[in-house]
Amino acid sequence: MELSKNYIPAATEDKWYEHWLKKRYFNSKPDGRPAFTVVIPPPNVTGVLHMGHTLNETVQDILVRKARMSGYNACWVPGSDHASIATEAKVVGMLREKGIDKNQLTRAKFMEYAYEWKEKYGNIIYDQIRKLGCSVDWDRVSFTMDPDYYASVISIFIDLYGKGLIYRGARMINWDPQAKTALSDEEVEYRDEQGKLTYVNYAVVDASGKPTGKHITIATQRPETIMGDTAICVNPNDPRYQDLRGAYAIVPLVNRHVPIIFDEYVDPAFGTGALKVTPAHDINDYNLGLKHGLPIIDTLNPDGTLSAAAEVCVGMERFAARAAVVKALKAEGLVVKEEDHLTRLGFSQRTNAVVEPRISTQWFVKMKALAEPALKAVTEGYIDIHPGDKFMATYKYWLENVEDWCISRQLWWGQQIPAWYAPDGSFRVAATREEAFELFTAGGGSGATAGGASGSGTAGVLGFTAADLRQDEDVLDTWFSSWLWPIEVFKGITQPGNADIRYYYPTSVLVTGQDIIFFWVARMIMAGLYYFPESLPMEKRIPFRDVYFTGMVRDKQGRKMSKSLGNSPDLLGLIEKYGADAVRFGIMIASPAGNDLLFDEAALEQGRNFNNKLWNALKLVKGWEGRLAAPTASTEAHFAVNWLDNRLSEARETIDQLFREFRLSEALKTLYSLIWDDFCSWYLEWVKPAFGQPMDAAIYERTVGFFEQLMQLLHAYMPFITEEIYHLLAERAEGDDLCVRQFSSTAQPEVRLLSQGALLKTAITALRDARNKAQIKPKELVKLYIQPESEADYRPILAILGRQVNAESIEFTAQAVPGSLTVVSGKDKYYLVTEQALDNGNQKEELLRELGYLKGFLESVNKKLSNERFVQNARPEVVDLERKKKEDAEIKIRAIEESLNA
RNA sequence: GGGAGUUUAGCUCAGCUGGUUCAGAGCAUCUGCCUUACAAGCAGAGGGUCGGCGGUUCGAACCCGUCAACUCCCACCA
Repeated sequence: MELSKNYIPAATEDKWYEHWLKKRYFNSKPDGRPAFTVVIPPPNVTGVLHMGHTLNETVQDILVRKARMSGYNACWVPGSDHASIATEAKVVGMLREKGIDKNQLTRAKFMEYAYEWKEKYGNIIYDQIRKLGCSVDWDRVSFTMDPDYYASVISIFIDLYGKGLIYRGARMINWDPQAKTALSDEEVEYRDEQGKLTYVNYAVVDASGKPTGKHITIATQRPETIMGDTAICVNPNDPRYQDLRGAYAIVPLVNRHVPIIFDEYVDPAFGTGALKVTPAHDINDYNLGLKHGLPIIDTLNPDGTLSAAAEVCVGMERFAARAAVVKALKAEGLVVKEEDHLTRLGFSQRTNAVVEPRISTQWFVKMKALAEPALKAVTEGYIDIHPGDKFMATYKYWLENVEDWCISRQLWWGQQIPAWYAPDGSFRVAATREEAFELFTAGGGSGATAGGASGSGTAGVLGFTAADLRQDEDVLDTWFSSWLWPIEVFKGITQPGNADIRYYYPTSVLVTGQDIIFFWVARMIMAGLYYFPESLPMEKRIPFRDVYFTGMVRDKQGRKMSKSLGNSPDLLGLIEKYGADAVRFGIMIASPAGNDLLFDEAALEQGRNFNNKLWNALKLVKGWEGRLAAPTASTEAHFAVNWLDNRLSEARETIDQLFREFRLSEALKTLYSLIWDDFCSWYLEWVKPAFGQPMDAAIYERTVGFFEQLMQLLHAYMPFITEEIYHLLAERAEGDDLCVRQFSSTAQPEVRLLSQGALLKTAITALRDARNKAQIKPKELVKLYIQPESEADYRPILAILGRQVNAESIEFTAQAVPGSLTVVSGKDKYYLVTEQALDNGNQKEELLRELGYLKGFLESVNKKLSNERFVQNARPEVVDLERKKKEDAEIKIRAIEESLNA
């Protein structure tokens, strides 16, 4: 079979993925093997995979494939997240483009559009996951809005409510005026923005309302909220304002008289030391208002325009109103000055709108009781975080200081809150209208609030029927569904105790970005520990044993990947250009756990080159297949075989250790060098028959075996090319695929062979270097004389050495060879004799330089050894080592001096 | 304002409990090679006061202190 000049990924990738699917290698059912379970962090249903996902999915696939080849029943569950705000925003935008206003639609009609959208775009990510080669179980695709999943979310809500862990209440929350919904604290991102501080004069009046002729100046960043002011606050210790006790200020534009209050909260050094208090629109002011019993005047509508309560600029958008208010204030001569001011503003993570603090009635989860066990699970080591030291502190701090979680969202796309309101405003929490009505008629049920219906018996007594019940309009926060992910993808909530949940839970490792440690990771731990009873051991309740945090993917200048910068590459484009294996290689080779990854296409190029290297090694080996000869007992080849055999054992141990520590990038580097250097550059050259010579059949067999082993090791990282080469190396029986081939156990490497191999490599390198420097032509043959420390170590490697340095003869010698080129390497000396006269000038200089270095080194060793305190205090083996160093250095110095004198 | 992390070659990073000739790897660079597996390659080479200063120690990239720079997280200063 003719192999192409270079490896062509497109020709193999789809073929093998189809094959693996057909063989159902990725499908998992509970059996007698230990489970290795991974649930994918579900990407947003409307999105495309960006480089961050690519990194995460690749890491997961590597872990899953490695486990699958190591005796585990590997199960990787794919899926996607309905991502309520983000998706709803996109659907609303799509409708707007079609000229449809969401507010004109019924809820049911809107949901139809949303599902349509989900069907249309939801599969894009799945295609990308396939293209990347991810070995997910496609029979287990889950979606956070699947009917069962929906039901599980509702049932957890009802359960938490029943236990008093969910409550409804009016509080100051973060409001996204664009999406017109509440946000949790975690969904707000703070950024520094250049703003303006406007200094405004408020006239001061006395308690009876008479003008005092005085005024007080406040500094504000939000002049448009002035109409909501209900007090002015100063620090009680501020000498400037002592005369204002009991006085009132007049709010400009609306002429409201508000008290001047005193509170130490105010920093006298900031601005003028006087603060306008607007309890409806600032969290601090809200708290001040609570403390001082101030009225709350909400001057904003949910969409961010000014409400009727503002009296001026009513209906105007908040930022336009800001300008208008300043203008009006200036017209009245009340603006003292304006200055630039750097401030931190909160932005909605989903819509990027500036968040408004707003008082409203929302649903909350009490977090304290949930947080405690979740903290314990990590601090007591039931869950390991990698890299641990870095994230432990963050995790701990958040859980120790966690606030209640606002879970209601004023959206339609999501699980609708199962609370049912009677006409009088009282409510019951239940999965269905009928159940809710029953709770009403039963009179108690899951607890009610204000004016709860107290009737017992029939609808007639209640004065309303089930049909009169109105379900809460709001839906639940997306994370309130995804925190159940590791449980409900196995139907652990809707079919408790089923075979899957018992077998696959807890999952083995969670691979995700560090940015969602609070949103998701911590909450999944809470959910697992809440849902599974305390009677079970902790090990059975946690959602995963290990958490592996990947870093953020940035561009090579270190900037975040973003649409606006246009620096976020298209995954499918990259796969097309370099092949999926190269993409996987490129993204893994430079991504240490937890550190940010600077994405550079050069790394993918390196991956492509690596593919090509493998391909060419295959071509070389396949080239021997046609010219095999009966095995002969050639020591040179046997040494190479034995050496690589042991080298492989050694490397496998290293790689396994790195895997255990989740150091996947380093494991890949080890493999890369094992294949490129040890296998290709050294081993294949050592066993390669001379031009036109046949290949020893026994050695060929071993070589193919090594190649297979290497492909097996690499398969988790680069599944496609390794499977392809595995099948091209030899005819395989049906079902003999690398994808499911099990690793054999490793043998203990033989140290002597490894050190002889190392000796051979250094000798070859030293001699080639010498040839290079003496400008001996590559093809020119030389005579080689070796003056070794140990002849025995050289015997098995002589033939290979001779061939690799192009020597026509090799002899041992006890003394310098006159007229030769001298090479000193370690404690051994080599003499090269050529036909042509040699230019020894450079050589001599180099030896002198080496000699100088060695003498300096010897001196430092001697100094150490003559230091009594060193000899007394250092461990004996360290002292012995120094003595050995001294001896070695002396031998080498003698060797060089001899050859210089020769 | 609080906390965490980082700083080693031009770039990206290893360097585990202080002690092998310990200052490393890959990429990039330079030199020589189209040697019938591979120029997407082969054979070599150069390159670093381990952020600064001080300390502990017989001995420090590694431990301690301090300063500096960068990054991230958290926090209600208008």
